[in-house]
Amino acid sequence: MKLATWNVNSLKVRLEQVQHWLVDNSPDCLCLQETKTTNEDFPHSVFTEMGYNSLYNGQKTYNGVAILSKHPVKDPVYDIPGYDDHQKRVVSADIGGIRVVNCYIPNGQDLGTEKFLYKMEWLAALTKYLETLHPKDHPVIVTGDFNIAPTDLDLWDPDGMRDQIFCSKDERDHLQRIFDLGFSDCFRQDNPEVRQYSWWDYRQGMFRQNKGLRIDLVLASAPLKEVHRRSFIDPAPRKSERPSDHTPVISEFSGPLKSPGNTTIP
DNA sequence: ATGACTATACAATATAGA
Repeated sequence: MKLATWNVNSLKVRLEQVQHWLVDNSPDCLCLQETKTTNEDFPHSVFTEMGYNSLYNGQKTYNGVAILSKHPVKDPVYDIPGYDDHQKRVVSADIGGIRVVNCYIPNGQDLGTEKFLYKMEWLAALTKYLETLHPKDHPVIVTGDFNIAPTDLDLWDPDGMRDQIFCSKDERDHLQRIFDLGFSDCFRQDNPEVRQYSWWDYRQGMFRQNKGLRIDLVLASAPLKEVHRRSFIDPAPRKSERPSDHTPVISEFSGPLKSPGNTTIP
């Protein structure tokens, strides 16, 4: 199971890039964020023709998430159950025996703002929902654009950004609560020391200078730890013409799962 | 420098992103 996450910052603008990336990389599952597309306008037939099922939860102008999968998509869930949110930020489903939760976590703007409070409330609701999935003994992947850099190794300028948005204590405390449920950060588990980013600001030639943040994550629950093979970031799409400001993050899993049902990951 | 880019909605600017 090769799973990837990519904030495309408008699926309409990036559709051809997504198609090329699927052909070149052949992931089993691609989780998209910021599709900025209504369900009515979602280009599902483009993906069907490429052999991908799609599941989408979108809206006009902002937000929007989708899961593309070569394998059957079972038991879809839209949004965070029990949490009243008009912004379309979550879609999840069972894929090959793994519950995949695709998230676009709120940006938060700046500490102390209304948007930051929304981010905090939203993360609390997500964590509460993830707990109901029993990640300590069920295979669960929670992935997407977290808008949180887990540690200072994930920031190009830790001193300049100290205690600011994307790396504040409050945000990292929320991430820690998710880790406490039994999730781990796949990229960091596989690459303990490396400084690599998944997002670079469009302005000031930040990508050229490699001044970025690692805020796009794949978190795998405890039963997936032993079948996690490798994780990496593909900077290629960020180099293309008219790129998204984010680039894909990929995690690979294989082998038999001890629970539930002793299934083997496709 | 409340800037710099980019996308969207909408028609000259405004909101949002990270």
